[in-house]
Amino acid sequence: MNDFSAAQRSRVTMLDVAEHAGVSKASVSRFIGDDRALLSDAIARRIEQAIAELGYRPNQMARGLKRGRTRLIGMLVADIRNPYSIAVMHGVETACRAHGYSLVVCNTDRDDEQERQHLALLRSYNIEGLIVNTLGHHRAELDELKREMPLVLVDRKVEGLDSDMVGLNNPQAVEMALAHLERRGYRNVLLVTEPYDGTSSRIERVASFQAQIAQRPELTGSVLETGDAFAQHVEHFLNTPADGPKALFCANGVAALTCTRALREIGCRLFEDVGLIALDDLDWYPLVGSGITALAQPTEAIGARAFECLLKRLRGDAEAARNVDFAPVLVERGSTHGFRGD
Amino acid sequence: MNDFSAAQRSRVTMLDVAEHAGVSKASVSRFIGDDRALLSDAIARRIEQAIAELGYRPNQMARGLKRGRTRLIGMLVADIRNPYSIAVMHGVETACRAHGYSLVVCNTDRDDEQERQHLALLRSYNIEGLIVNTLGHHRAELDELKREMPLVLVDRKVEGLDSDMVGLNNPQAVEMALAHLERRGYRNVLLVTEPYDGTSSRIERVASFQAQIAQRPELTGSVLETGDAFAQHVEHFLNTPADGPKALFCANGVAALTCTRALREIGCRLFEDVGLIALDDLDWYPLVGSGITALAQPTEAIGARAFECLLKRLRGDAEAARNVDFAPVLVERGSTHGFRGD
DNA sequence: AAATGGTCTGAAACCGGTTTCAGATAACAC
DNA sequence: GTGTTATCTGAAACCGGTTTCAGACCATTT
Repeated sequence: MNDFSAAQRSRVTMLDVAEHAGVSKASVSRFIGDDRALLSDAIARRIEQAIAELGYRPNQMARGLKRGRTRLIGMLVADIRNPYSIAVMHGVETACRAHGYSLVVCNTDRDDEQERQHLALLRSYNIEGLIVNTLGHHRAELDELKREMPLVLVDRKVEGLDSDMVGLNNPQAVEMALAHLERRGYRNVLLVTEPYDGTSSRIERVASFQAQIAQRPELTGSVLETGDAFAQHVEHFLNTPADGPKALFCANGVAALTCTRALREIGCRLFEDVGLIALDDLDWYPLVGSGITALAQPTEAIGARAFECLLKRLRGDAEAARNVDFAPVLVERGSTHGFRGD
Repeated sequence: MNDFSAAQRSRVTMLDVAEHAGVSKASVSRFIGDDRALLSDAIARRIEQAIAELGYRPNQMARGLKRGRTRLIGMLVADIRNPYSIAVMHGVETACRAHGYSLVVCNTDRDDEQERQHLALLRSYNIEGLIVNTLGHHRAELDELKREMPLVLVDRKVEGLDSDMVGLNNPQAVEMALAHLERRGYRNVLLVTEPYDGTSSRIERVASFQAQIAQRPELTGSVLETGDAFAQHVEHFLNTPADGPKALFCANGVAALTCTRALREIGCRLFEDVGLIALDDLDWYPLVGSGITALAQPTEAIGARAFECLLKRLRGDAEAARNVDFAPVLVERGSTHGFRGD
């Protein structure tokens, strides 16, 4: 009852099936694999029956060994508690399953050492492809993996790593946010971002923001990172006299959470004193005050697309690295209705 | 550049290391495994150096084949987008890593057929143990797996499956909620739950609720499932004349989300017209109105404990199945301050 | 000197599959 | 009837490790 290793050994093996059906292992293997066309109907039927009677399930580990095909895809995620990552992961997983692949997810908790260990781990399990949503330090390991298997980046580029990349069209997202804010009558925008930390998407968003603010004479803008004394900084922004209504633009869901907390903390009347628009669209946005206006990312599609890129490469597509940018979707809510222009 | 299967073959293998070091495969295997004591210092040093020079990493798949030890734990999750599941999963993963195991997570999206497929899948990858957080239909597959490996249930029992079970102390949670509501002056409590759907934790919470309401002369209570016309039902509850202040008790995070949405929809002044306490403590609870009072589950601990149970079994503990119940933690916020008793 | 024991080591079998290769059989043409 | 080809099948090698087993070597003991 207790000796599980013995139990594992007692599993039905291919040899059992072969003997039960009175055929060779090779034939059973052909039946299992895609070579069923090679078998006569009579033998195929006998094998099919033997498999059913014994409840045989092929051992994927053993298959992967010789064949090199484990049907396993790896995904490296920086922070599994980030709703964005979860949503993308769900998209990837769905796509994987649809094509007969399974997903092994490794969470690095934003820790470089864990990233290194997990990369080694994934390699040791013979995954066929890798989806990366981390900072990608440990270039050596990444390069090695890239030589062995296709690799797709999600949301964040890795400096100097020439790979397919799937993510949001950040300039477009910023453009949509600013256009919306301007249309709603806001004039003074504070972009709130998590510390860059080398994260390409954050850097891109801030860069786009600054470039586009410069192009919009109506608007003035500044940037604030979350962190120490964040609420005080926000308060300072709100108290500084300005030539028009103010709005906050949160560069992702985590920033939106931090920001909303800070506004509560400093007793700001949400969305009457200040507008708010946030990237990502989380469950609770509609519930805060009169609802937070969002630029939703098509996370499911991003995940699915990341897997598709991988699949193409696995099937031998050797084109140059592609960038796939998705457009966000504006979801208007109360938080940007304070100074309606219409 | 394109032929990844060839690239995979080019990986350094144990034989390469053996030849490079001028020893046998067996010795290298002993070095890799825990049998290093068997080797002389001289040979060990040579192997160590060869491994370093070639950048050798053992192939876990191959190891698992003969040894039966894949160092893989499987986890079956009903809904990966449920924050509770994520939090538990994070706890499990952390514990896994601390003990040299890796976690393969399968998400069933609440679909029975996917549950069946994923069970088969996990088995085919020779996982050593399984953590289950689904409804556990497909008893046949589950029983089969249980024969082959230890199995731990999380949050939900599976009818008739004799396994370790880790979760919340539901009667205690209900007791804490009702005591808190009563203390705060509420008299009329509506328990909001997702449809039972055979989920043991939901059934337990409702049963405890009804039993305890019967024992508390001060309180009256009723139960409402989320679903069609939910908002109308809530409205009806609010409009029904009663002998004291009313409160909602959401039996989990999803119910809390649905509930808060419904309250907005029917234009209820949150927490002035009605009190609210919710099981689980999600990021956004503090942000809605004056904050939602929560009974936080120690999700990280639940996950860690689930893995520890598994580990004990793997190491040969053959005691009877255990139930481990964790106590929730009350986090008071504005949503139950409406009718303060003190 | 022979016998005993303990410590290391490598050859070979094994895990559960896949794949190569050669042989058996059937089908067809001449 | 023979030759040729096409179709099906199984023995055996292989994937990359682990483990068994027998033997080599050295140090003691009698």
